[in-house]
Amino acid sequence: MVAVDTVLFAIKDDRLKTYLVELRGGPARGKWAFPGGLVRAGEMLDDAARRELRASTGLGDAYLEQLFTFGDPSRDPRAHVVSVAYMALISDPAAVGRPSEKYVGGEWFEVNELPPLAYDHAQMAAYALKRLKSKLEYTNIAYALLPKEFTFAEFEELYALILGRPLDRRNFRRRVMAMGLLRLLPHTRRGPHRPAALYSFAQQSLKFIQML
Amino acid sequence: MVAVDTVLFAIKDDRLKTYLVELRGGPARGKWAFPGGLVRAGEMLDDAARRELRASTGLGDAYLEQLFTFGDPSRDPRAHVVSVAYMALISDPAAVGRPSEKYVGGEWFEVNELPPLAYDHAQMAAYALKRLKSKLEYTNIAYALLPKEFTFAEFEELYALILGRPLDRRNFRRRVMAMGLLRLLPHTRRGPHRPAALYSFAQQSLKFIQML
DNA sequence: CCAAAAGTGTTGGCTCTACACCCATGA
DNA sequence: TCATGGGTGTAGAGCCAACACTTTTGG
Repeated sequence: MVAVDTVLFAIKDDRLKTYLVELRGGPARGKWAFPGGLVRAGEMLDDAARRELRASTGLGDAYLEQLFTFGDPSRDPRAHVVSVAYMALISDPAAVGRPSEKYVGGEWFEVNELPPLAYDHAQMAAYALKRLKSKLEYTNIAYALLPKEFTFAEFEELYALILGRPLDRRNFRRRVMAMGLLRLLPHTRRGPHRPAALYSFAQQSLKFIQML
Repeated sequence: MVAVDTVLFAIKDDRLKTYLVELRGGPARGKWAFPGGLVRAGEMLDDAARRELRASTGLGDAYLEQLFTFGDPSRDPRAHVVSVAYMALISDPAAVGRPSEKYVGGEWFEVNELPPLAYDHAQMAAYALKRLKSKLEYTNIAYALLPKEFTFAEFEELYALILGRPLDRRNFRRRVMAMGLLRLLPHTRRGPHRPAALYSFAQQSLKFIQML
């Protein structure tokens, strides 16, 4: 049997968070896990991941990427289930609704403060986070975590947050701008301070670029 | 059903080659494919890959790494088989013996001159090659493709060969030496020219290091 | 002594990092 | 006018790429 499990990331309350569901039944009942389920006969893996993500969160689309396949026969005591792990990214965590009846509920957790996870999902979490960090450094993947318009400060904070270290504002801006990664929008965001220029990504699809 | 397929690489005749087997039966009968087969009930994925590699080549051990999982239901017209692709690396292609009766035979092919491949194995080949190239740049993975002792020229040629571009000898040597990646051995290799110093890898396990 | 491959340093350009103050607005 | 975050330039250090000749051996 083949299953898919999806590690969903989003920025929420200035933290990198991931979405977990509480299992209603099975051997890991009551534990938290990444949303997932069995692949149907004749179904593409990516389609299965999207279907399960929709069932668990209501999300119609998200950036989706296959991570790794976990096949330890003891990972689920009931049967030998091979699980293909995916990573998903969204820009708006508020778009996530209540999960289907299959689960007790769903909740966002800070990636460094996860509760005990079912099966081998702790390994998946670690793998997904590693992948996200490294892809930030050599692709424009950040587009999937930011809204259509954002300030440069928001863009930079995303990097600082996920990489876990501060960046030099001037150096970072110079580099990013030289790459032509962002497009300056004609309007600004106002607030009780100097208005911030708004940007959007020049490319809304994955591009390999040396960011750092 | 879950299968594993392994893309085996080695340096042979100063070329990067991969090992293919000719299928004896099935819908792709007579075509070439990477060695593989179904995962058994209760078997770990890595173990299945090693078992199938042994059956196809006689190899007892090799560097082995999971690549990607291919799940298109139409990839095998007989049934919906999900295949976990692996990459394997060995230093001595002569150690590969005749494959089991399951296959007509096996042969080494230059990676840029592969025959038409069964199923979606052409995709696997492309993916494996990409992974190998990029891992050469940020790990010491070359240790798995070189014998215990080698000259610096052989080490450098490996890089030039796989990356498809020449390297500056002096700059490359300076960088590699500064990293402490190699250990100088006390003996040399003699020939109709100045004797070459022999080296071995300081670490015989995968390390992440910025090579280029 | 010739062929063949091994081994070795320097310099200029470029890139990267470190660093602190002024600006525009709303209240 | 004050508080808040937004936005900008330079200089020194370190790194990287480009480049060609001498060495050691076997035949």
